[in-house]
Amino acid sequence: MARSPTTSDVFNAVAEVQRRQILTLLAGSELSVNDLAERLELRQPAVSKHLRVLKEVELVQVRGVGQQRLYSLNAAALKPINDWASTFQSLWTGRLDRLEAHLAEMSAQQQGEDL
Amino acid sequence: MARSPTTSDVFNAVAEVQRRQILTLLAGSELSVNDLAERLELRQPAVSKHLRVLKEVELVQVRGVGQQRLYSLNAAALKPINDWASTFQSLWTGRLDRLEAHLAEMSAQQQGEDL
DNA sequence: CTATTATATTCCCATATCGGAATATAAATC
DNA sequence: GATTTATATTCCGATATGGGAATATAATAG
Repeated sequence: MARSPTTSDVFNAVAEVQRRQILTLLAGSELSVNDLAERLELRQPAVSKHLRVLKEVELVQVRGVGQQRLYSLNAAALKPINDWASTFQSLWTGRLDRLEAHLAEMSAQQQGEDL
Repeated sequence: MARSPTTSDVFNAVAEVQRRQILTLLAGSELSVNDLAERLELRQPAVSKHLRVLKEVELVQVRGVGQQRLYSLNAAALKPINDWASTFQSLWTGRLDRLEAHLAEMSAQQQGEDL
């Protein structure tokens, strides 16, 4: 099996730096492909391709305004990432919750064991 | 330029489903490669490779216990993802904060413009 | 030293990428 | 309709993947 397509889910879509950058830019305002290309210092086709990926996973939407196509962010599509990462939040903040036990065990084990 | 290596950053490392799964499993307790292979229904070498990636981006740590190597989660390495995703949080929750203005502009524009 | 067990590495292949160049399509303007 | 402007698509190449099979390495037990 090969690497999962970038369009397979939001995690894959967002793995690419430029695409994350695009989302950040779109958080400020809706922009056209050329707007984005200029700010990212990429050629227009490259940006079009990134936008295609982002659109397929519903991270962006387009609306046509005359000759232009204005892309805007659909931040809600990022929720799965936030949700997933939040799952682990207690593990790096002070609150250890259910992990407390596990960590306690580990350090106890380490002391009891050899080293 | 080709796709970024999975080891280039946490976002790329976490793009792969099996690797996310591994992190989830390790959140429960430290596990050996074979433990993981069994639960993921993957062959041991496949899991070893995933762990290598996760280790390179510091998402996991190993400690040798005799013949075994026990992998554990380093949740702190996920913080960048959480931080990044959180940036957009206001856009999908009720609180619009600084984006309020932007959205207001947009809808105003849409009404004022043609459609 | 020779199993045996646990893990890592190498080799392979099908697949997909990202970007640039060139080209096609779309929409507005003359 | 021809031209200009904005965008999308196609073709290409270098690169990397993820998994299996086979093999190498590590560590413990006999």
